[in-house]
Amino acid sequence: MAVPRRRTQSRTAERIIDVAERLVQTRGFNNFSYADIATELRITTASLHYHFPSKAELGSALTARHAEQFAAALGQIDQHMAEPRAKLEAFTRLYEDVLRRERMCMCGILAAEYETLPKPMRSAVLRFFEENQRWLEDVLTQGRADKSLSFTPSADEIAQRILSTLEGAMLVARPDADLNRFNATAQQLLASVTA
Amino acid sequence: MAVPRRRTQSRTAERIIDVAERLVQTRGFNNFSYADIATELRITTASLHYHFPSKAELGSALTARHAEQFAAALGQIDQHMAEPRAKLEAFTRLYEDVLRRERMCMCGILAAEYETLPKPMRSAVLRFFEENQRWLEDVLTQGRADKSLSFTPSADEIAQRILSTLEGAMLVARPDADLNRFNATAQQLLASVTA
DNA sequence: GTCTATAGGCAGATAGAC
DNA sequence: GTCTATCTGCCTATAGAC
Repeated sequence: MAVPRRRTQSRTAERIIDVAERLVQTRGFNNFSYADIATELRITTASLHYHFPSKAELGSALTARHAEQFAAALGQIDQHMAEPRAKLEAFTRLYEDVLRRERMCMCGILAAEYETLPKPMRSAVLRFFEENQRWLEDVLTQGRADKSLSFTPSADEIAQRILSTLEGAMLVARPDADLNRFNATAQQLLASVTA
Repeated sequence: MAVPRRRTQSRTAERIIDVAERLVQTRGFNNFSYADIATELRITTASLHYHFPSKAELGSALTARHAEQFAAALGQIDQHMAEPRAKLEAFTRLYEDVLRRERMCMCGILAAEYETLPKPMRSAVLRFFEENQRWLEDVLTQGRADKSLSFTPSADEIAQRILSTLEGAMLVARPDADLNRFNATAQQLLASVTA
């Protein structure tokens, strides 16, 4: 079934965000220009400014849409999977898919340039990590309760480690887009909490 | 005893690299300018160009010195510690110390902006990861041999995971310079390979 | 919504005096 | 080695016509 597209943004605005998103995830927020996007979409930078008056506003739109989509992806996992172990596997696959497209996690790359970001984008980065953390904690707690998962430190600490490992594995593996190395690490992660 | 300073670079050049290093580790290579360094050292950008004709060359000098110092730090560990477990602990402390100074691992942040870097800096980033990997592999292999460490996947895969986790933990923890969270993750790492 | 034209700033970099 | 002065290019952003 066709998913009705959200109409908050115009179609052009969406395409701008699409391109900006790819550029952020490959080069970082400060390392692409309105000209880069304009060229690719065959419009002018003046038109870009009509849709997003400033680059900071484009950045905010970017992180806002990303947060929405990521929350939806987590929702899909919760909806279609019952077992904690399967949920964790699906979670790592979300990250793997980013690397497969030769990108870095958007908030991971934004975390690297955190100091240089406009305030609203900083908040968005922190919220992303917190949301990951919360979701992982829930899954881990559920798995510990039904005895499908087993771990010694707190769910909170394990969640922090899982998130860190996935972010770091992407960061290190992306230069040569080494999916195998990434997956080997992700597998260890799952094994480390499986009962 | 006083360590005789390497005389490859002039004292001014060293100070330039000191400032540049801090700026790279906090803002990223593309997010500071010659003007930033010049202001801080109370010299002009023209003087900077005398020492480092281009920013790419400054970047290369930066990564070269960093590689030297990091290799020396690993050498110190090898020299002063015998037990693999103690070596791993000292290794994680190297990373912790970077975060304590509210910085990100230099090559971690450079990995984030990898696509935008001049070729020599790219190579330096890859070499840094490889050297970390090699050193960790040696320690792990040694620990497996003397039965002080225990792990199921290959030493190679464990080394990759350790490196990834530390890089990711720094990336995620730096926005609020949360040393405790970083250390909690590092402890899990050590526990996961301790016999 | 998209365009042309342009402002204003900052970037990396160079020439040449001292 | 450090300076003043300057160049060139790119960047974000705006005015105003269509």
